[in-house]
Amino acid sequence: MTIRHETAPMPASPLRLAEVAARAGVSESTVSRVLRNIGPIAEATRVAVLKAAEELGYVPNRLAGALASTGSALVGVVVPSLDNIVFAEVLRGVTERLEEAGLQAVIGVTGYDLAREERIVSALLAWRPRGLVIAGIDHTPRLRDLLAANGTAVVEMMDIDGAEPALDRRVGLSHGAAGAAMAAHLLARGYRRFGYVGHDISRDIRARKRLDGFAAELARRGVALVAEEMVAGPSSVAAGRRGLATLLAAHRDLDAVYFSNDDMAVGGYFHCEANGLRMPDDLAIAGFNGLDIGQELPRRLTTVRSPRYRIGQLAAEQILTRQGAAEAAAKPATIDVGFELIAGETA
Amino acid sequence: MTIRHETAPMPASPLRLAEVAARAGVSESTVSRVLRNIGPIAEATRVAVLKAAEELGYVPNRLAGALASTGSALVGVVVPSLDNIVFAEVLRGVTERLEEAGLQAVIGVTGYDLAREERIVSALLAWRPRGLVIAGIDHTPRLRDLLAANGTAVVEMMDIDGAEPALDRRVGLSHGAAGAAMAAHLLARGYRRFGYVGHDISRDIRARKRLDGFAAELARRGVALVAEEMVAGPSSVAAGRRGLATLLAAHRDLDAVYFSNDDMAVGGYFHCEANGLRMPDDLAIAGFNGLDIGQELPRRLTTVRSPRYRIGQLAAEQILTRQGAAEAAAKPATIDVGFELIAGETA
DNA sequence: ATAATGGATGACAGCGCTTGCATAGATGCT
DNA sequence: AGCATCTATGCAAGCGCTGTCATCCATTAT
Repeated sequence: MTIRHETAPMPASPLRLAEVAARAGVSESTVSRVLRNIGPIAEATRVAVLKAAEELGYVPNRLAGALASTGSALVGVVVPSLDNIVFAEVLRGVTERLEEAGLQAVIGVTGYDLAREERIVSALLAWRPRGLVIAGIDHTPRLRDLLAANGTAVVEMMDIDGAEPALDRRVGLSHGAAGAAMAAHLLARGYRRFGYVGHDISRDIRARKRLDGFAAELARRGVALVAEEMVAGPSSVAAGRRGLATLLAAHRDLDAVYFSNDDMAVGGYFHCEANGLRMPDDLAIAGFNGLDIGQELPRRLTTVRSPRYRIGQLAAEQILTRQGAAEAAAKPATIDVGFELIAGETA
Repeated sequence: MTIRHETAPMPASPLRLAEVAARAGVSESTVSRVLRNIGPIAEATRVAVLKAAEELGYVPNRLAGALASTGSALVGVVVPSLDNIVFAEVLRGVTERLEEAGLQAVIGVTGYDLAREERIVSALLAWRPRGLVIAGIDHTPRLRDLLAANGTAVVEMMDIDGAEPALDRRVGLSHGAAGAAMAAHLLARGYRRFGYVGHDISRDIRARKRLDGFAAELARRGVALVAEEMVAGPSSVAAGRRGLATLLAAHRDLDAVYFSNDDMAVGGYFHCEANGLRMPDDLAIAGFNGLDIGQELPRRLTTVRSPRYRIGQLAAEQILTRQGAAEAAAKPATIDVGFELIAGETA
């Protein structure tokens, strides 16, 4: 039996513009203007209003504000996963840039499921967001229609390879080209018997694009991709380790293995280390993403760095700078941030 | 000069309840009820309304809905960082659980800055969220006041050690106890000359609590913490590696080193590996978090696993189940999810 | 038959803010 | 002094929903 009176729960914030206005002795509109810094305001009034708001601990109701002004300072961000540091970094780029502009991110995680993406985007749209940032460029037709009919600013990020036209704007890199670049690098180093270890590629479309680019480049140079090992489930160090073990059990003669990403490649690295395989002499290892962990291994991982944080920032920026549809049509729709091949010590 | 007519930008979603109502031949209230599944509705009406909404591609305006009904289906989530997989996992737990319940997360990243936390929470409150989930239990006095006066459901997560009373509910573990547990484990293994390598501990309060718990347990057993090396900046594999190198340069006689977390510890691991130090014989290494990467190293890292995903889920759940303030006062305010010491092969 | 019951729906007043328009002093200009 | 200009502020009409209350048929009970 605790007696609560001083700390009694207040009737959930009965604090409105009107209260502040009353206390400052001005009208609601004036308070509204002061708080949003618009229109000419006498200095004395401004001070009085700010003081009243401060003393009352007034927090404006943005729901009402957004409804009244159409435009919600909310930006929907849709990523496929948060198991992996990759999207967390993208998210960081997005939120930081948005915060500078006073906007906030509402997030949705699809689990690489396009049907779920559709539902999530729809739910996000219900907040009438200023814009939408979505990882990936592959969507269900229904989602495309929804977005097209809706007119919301949308930025597709991470990826720029695709036959489908951009929904609106894109910020990313060509995963096909990244795969091809790695193939070219490995070929230049003299490797000829290639293997691949990946995770569930039917869901991770960008990983597939890298593999396709990789294989295509090999083919172009008349070299075959000898073997592929796909591990079920999401990418992880453990999966990469197991995958390489399986792959090598069936194909002892490989001289280089490309992994779907760095997590997987680090797993491969550990497998080699644990089994006395020297890299790159006994086996070359390459990944994708350029994660820190790969670069801190005793032997730096050969990989391709994707500018994730920057992609997030740029994506947010696209939302911020997007004005009318007219201007949108004028600007280039796609920003290719490129990538950087890191020639490490494992390949 | 592009002529756009077919694809002309629509007047941003002029689609309201009224349009759907008109098309279905019923009133707005009926549409509202059908869409929210409340009240008795004739089956024929339901079908007609759903059909009209579907055909029109109607997406309800939740801003308006929330404003009218007070209760916004938005939950603010505040984390200190997204550099690290740890909070990404927490976030995943939160968003997944919220999504099941039809709620959405608006996120804020503080960068371990309490002043910024205050601003972010204030901005989040402006959306009149159903609840707030905040990592950490240390806040500015002003933030405490704001939240207390506001009556919003809030869950502090990750940490449960602290003199300050809980804002509302807590879900986490005792970092002090985790540090102490590791000290006990290492002492039991016979180590006696301890070192510590940490990152910017003035900001990462939980890392400090672990260190304090660790040092206290050593002291209780009459053992000293010989040396501490603090690396500036956030935790990272690189920082851990550098930190250990520095520490050992000054103190060659240590037999065990405790790291502020697993990222740092993995860096230490690589340092040992690169310098021919055998673990645990030449040097024992221990971390905190129980990250996958640590468990996939050739020698499994000795660490303490924190149930991050579960913390996120539970935190979301607290928001979902929280009813009135009365009931809130009745339930236990703190959930201790505990932790698990993983006796790996490095200590 | 007629009243009572309940299922199905519509009307309408807000929710808390923004914003165009009106108003009222205070200045400036001729 | 008289009128145009500003600057500073208030008024009031919504923004697109929700929720209460009233209404209107069908049924069923009497």
